[in-house]
Amino acid sequence: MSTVEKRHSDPERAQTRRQQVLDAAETCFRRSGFHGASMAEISKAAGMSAGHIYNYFDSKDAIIAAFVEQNVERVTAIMRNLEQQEDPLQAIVDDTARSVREHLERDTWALPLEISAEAARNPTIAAVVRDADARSRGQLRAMLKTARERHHLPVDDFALDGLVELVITLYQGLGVRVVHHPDLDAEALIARFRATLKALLFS
Amino acid sequence: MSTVEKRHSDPERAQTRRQQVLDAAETCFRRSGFHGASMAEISKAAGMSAGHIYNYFDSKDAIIAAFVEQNVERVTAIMRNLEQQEDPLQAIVDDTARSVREHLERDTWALPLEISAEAARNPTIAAVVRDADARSRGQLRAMLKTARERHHLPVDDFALDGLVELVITLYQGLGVRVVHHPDLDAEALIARFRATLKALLFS
Amino acid sequence: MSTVEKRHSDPERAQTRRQQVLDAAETCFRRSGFHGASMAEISKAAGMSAGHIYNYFDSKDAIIAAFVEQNVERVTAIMRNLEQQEDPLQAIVDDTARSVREHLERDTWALPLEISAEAARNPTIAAVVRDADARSRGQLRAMLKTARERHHLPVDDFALDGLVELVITLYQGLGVRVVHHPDLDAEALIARFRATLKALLFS
Amino acid sequence: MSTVEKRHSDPERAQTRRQQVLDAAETCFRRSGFHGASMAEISKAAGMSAGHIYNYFDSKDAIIAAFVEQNVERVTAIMRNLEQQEDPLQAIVDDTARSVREHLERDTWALPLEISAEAARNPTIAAVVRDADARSRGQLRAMLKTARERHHLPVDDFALDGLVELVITLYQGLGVRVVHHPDLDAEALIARFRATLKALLFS
DNA sequence: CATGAATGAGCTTTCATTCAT
DNA sequence: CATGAATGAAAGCTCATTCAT
Repeated sequence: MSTVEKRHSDPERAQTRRQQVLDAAETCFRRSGFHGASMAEISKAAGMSAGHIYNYFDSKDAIIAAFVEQNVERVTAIMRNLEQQEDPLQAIVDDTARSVREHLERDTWALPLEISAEAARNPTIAAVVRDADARSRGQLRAMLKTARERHHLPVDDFALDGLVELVITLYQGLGVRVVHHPDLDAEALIARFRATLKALLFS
Repeated sequence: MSTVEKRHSDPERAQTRRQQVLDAAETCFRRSGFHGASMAEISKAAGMSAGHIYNYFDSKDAIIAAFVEQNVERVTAIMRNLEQQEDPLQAIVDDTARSVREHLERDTWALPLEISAEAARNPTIAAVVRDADARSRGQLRAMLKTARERHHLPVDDFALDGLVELVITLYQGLGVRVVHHPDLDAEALIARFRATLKALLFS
Repeated sequence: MSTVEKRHSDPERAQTRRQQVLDAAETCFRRSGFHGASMAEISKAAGMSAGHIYNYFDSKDAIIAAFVEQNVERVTAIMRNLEQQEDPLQAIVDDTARSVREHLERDTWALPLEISAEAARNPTIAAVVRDADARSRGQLRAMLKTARERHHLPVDDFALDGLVELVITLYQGLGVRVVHHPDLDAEALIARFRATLKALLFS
Repeated sequence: MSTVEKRHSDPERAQTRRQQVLDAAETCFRRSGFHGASMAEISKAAGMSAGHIYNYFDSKDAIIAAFVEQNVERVTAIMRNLEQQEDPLQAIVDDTARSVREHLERDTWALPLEISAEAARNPTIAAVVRDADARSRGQLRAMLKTARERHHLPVDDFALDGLVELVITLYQGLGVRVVHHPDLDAEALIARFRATLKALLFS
């Protein structure tokens, strides 16, 4: 899934410039969506000319793809961080409040929704998104397996798969939920969310 | 929800034509997204000239809004059907397999995602979506309250709110899930989904 | 310059319908200009369907032409009325106040301006307008000649031509004037206008 | 009057391009009128793409406004030139022949008519036109006042106002006159025009 | 006679992309 | 490396006109 980068005489500087564009794109995509954001808008936010952006990206679609790629990396980072915890499952439960609240911030999840919607239609984006998802759920699955073995709980592939899917479903549902009901009672949801996670992960 | 319709000499025929446009729009929106679909594309799919569509809708945005409105009505219909069941909670649990499978069909949920993404940015769409959500969760909440009272279980507003949100979150998460992992093991997920629902609804 | 009329089984009714359209057109043309007024707008104002208008007029241009023709007739009527006065020249001078004030009413002259502008560009309209102008200035010239002979003033073709042109120029200038300076002091203008007319006509 | 210009890296070149568009617009407006001229037509005449014109003007209306603004400036220039004459009133009378002949050239006054007609309906254009008119008649009034004082003639505000309006009416009437009677005897009109001006200005 | 549904051409405007400088 | 002038295609939308009913 690695984006082919153009050759530049100073690759380091080029990398900075690319990042500049992607950061600008984030602002614009959030404000106007992938298709509503114009190259002119992005170039102004990036502090460089529209023409110049084409020295770093082949097309607007390439920017979207790179942007998505960068965003799915964030999930990967979260998972990696989780893996390094002493007891990852406990960490998940302990972190519920903060984590749910973060998912419920509107600014956090407008873009992931945009990404999912785009992935539902655009095969390139779908590939990026699915690849990242595969890695994440692999990590979660491994964590679950290890933990259950340590806790002397039964480990069964079928049950494990369902568990992984359900946990991710819960988190991904939050992004939709907050759009449909931005004023929901976060505390009430968190309480129930934590209880459900606990039941799922430790039984 | 307040869609003003233009006056037509033959309202029945006009209604058919409007529906024709909305059906065509569905095809195009699914293929290209709200903003990727052009009026020309829609008009071709609807079998009428682009200009003529404007005799039934004020603008492309009005088509999107009407389309969204029609789609949220589907959820309302599901809820209404549920309310008429002898034991709605039991019906939910009993129906898990079919219901989850339906949510996992790709064609079912590409558009809801598009709708949610649009609602995250477009206030008109957000209003439609939130209104529908309010009605749906009101119905679910009432059903839960009634059922718990009947089962002599404790009824607590805070807990009820969290429960409602969590259940809806689960279902809404499925739409995202299937985009990120279209090949997931439906059986495994269903099993876990049903168990979770049972625990949530009956305790 | 006679407009060819379509054959109708009931010519009288047809004439009424045509007039209905022209009256509606006046309203719309005044509001939106010849090119800004749409057939839909006109048809609504005329109380008949857009399609039906085409039974009475070949095209929108034909409506404009007929409308212009009808409007130039108004000037002809004024001249005819003037001719029947005992002393037409004196009548002109006596009528200055009323006449100038009428020309200064904005609603009176928005359309003549539109007509003149159109005539500057559209040969069909130009022909209508020029024909009417020829008739009007012929009448004015004849009146002047007769009156001067009666008053035993010298009659000289060259001087007469200049006089006719200048008098008409004065009146036509008013239509432009009021657009450029709608708040002008009408009384001051009228006083000077009358004095000038008197000097021109009686010396 | 307040035309905001977009920022360009080479303002000189931009100014040239703007003028190119305005010159092209003149051709097209004359041929087809403000509303009959299409952006495609203008862009072809200007030798640049329609899209590019929008780098210099916000909209077609902005082109019309800029065009009008530029045209009213011509009158201002004439007045300024007149003010610098030793005896402006005498200069007006001496210049009658040339001046009237210029007003009678068809190409000179097709567009002013279009402008007046537009001003009768479009508030933006009306404002531009009225502002220019206010300046012009202010200058004429001042010239008249000064000259009369110098000639020891009575100066009376009411009479002055009427005089200013009448003189301008005469000149503005010429633009309409030539459309309605393009073959008029210019010499005859000029003779009478000059005599009338003389009587008005020097008594 | 009368309607208004329907068309298709053409409108203004936007925008991703290219390229001379 | 960097610009932004310039293009051309396509967008949403309007409207004069036609025609089946």
